[in-house]
Amino acid sequence: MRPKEHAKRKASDGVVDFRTWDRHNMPATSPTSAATWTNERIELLKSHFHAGLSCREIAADIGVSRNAVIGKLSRLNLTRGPKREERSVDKSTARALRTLRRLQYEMLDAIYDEAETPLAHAPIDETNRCSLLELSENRCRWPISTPGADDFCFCGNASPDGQSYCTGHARLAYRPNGRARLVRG
DNA sequence: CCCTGATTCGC
DNA sequence: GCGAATCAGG
Repeated sequence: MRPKEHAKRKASDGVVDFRTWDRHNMPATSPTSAATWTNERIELLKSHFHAGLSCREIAADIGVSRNAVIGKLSRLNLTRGPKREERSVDKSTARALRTLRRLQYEMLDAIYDEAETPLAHAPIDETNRCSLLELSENRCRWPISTPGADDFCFCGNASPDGQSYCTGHARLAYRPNGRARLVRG
């Protein structure tokens, strides 16, 4: 992905390519207060990045342009290079993994939106984790980590009445989408 | 055409 | 350091 090394022109040079100007560079927020990278925004950026959100999604949530996100990630030496567990799988599987991670993240994010002390309301015991083969009717099937990862396992806590999840994870699982959807522009 | 992330370089 | 312009590619 190496851009050619010639013909770099800026709008200030009087040369603007109106063919591509630019649906990807939606203006950020109010131009009033110089929207710079505060610590909070950087933390949001990192969080969303590690959650597998796309740069556009991150940008929409933070309120900056997509290029701003990409530029900042680049400066932070954060990249979306092939992850170890995704390197050798086919594309559709890799895509499914990304989707799963994003969904898990959105569930947690929804919890954070509603509860000030999320973990206190949904105590999750980590001591009963088990493998796929160890699952049973009364064991929580909430996936831990990423499928295919070395440490992938299931919650394994007691789940009442043979339900799929323990009480804590049921709260995560059966929550309607509480996150504002992105608006395409 | 839509989109994605990556890079360059004027500011 | 920031990010618009532009790239390569799905």
